[in-house]
Amino acid sequence: MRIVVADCSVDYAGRLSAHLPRAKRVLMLKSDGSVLVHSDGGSYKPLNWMSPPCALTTLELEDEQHDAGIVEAWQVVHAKTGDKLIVSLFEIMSDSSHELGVDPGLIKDGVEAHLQELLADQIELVGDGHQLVRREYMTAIGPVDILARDAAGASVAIEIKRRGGIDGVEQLTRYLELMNRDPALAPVQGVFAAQEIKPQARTLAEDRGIRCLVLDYDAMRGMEDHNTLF
Amino acid sequence: MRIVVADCSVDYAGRLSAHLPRAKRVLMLKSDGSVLVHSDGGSYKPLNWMSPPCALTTLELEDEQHDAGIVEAWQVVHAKTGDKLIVSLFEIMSDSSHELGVDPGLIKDGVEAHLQELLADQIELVGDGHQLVRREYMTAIGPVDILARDAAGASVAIEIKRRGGIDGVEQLTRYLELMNRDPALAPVQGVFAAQEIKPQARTLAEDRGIRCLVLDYDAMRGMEDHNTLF
DNA sequence: CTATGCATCTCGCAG
DNA sequence: CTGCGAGGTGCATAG
Repeated sequence: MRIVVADCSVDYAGRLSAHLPRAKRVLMLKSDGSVLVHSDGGSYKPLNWMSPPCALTTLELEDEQHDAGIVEAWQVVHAKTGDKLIVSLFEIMSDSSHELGVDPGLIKDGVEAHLQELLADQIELVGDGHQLVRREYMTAIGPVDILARDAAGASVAIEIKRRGGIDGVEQLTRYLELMNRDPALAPVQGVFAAQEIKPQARTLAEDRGIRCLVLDYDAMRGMEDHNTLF
Repeated sequence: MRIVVADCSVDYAGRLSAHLPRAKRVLMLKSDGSVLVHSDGGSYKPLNWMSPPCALTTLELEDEQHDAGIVEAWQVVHAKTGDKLIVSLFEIMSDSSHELGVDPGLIKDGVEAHLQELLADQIELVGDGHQLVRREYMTAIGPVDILARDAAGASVAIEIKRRGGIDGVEQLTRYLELMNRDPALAPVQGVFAAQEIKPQARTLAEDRGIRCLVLDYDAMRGMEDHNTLF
């Protein structure tokens, strides 16, 4: 990763043509060849950029560029589309490089995890008198999202998905088969809970005696906010 | 603009929860309080970020944070939504600030303008023997994209859109009404040119005697490149 | 001001 | 690999 702070102008020619007049900006040059041109404001979107895969080359300066005060010029060309980004540098305020290594990447305690958390807190949404046994109930083939008990004390295994598809039903089915062999749990009722359940998945689930539950994420979140105020 | 290169971990809580494990990253702190967390790869989207309007505060370190090796911690809170970004810094490799000033901003020669330019250069695409009169032909209610003459010398008004919808047809219709009252121009034939014309728009246009022309942007651009080689 | 549509969108998943 | 939909989308324009 190389970071250059410089007085520069930028031209882009690709899907559209764009030009950035001369000004001080931050240029971020990533090791995959990509370039971001950032100003001191706006959101995360750069003023101009080139996405990978692309290659950066330093251009030979022509006399007139030299006369115009340009001290360095880069050409960044996209490997597939041929889109071109040309950065003309008039003055370099700072130029530094850092070895960052490969990033472990973002862990999204995404919506599914959050849904699980919310439903655990609002387990009565599954049915009156239901009580939480535990989240991530471990079985031999993996964790069931939520294990609960209904008003009569019978086991309820809940699989949570953001978008409920066939494969989610299959997954829950495997858990149910296994859990129903455990005398301490059986009989186990299955509940397939999701923000959105696809018709095919609903059909398959109901055919297997699994109950479908559509979750209203915003309402659940609102409820939570009301309870805890974050 | 402050740029920090540091070994850090990042947590976000807002519409979703997200966590970035400890690693070396580039932190861009803009003067409006916004923060971008970039790794050495990917596209222009940061791994994590906070958009303005927001405010950054340095947190008092608790003992256990200190014991964990954290040397500094920032909290960035969005002014409206309350979304929170927490950056825990374990080691700071580099920390520099630069005064950039206000950016003059991006000048886009957008696709519609480019299409207009290309079609003006390749006016024969409208029909054999057509000749350009002028681009941005001014009328009392605004400029017509292109005014041309057909092989017989009759006026042709061309409205150009990237995606042709109903409103584009309405716009051209207004121009045509006005221009057809001008004896020096009348009769004026209308041409609705776009990369893609929606069925409803096509129906409306043809019902009003306006000719539809689908433009192949890439082919026109290719033609241009072939002529000028950029 | 909010609502709507586009984007050099980016990103991830299903088919 | 390609097409489709969602996004902490961002962004400009119309109403």
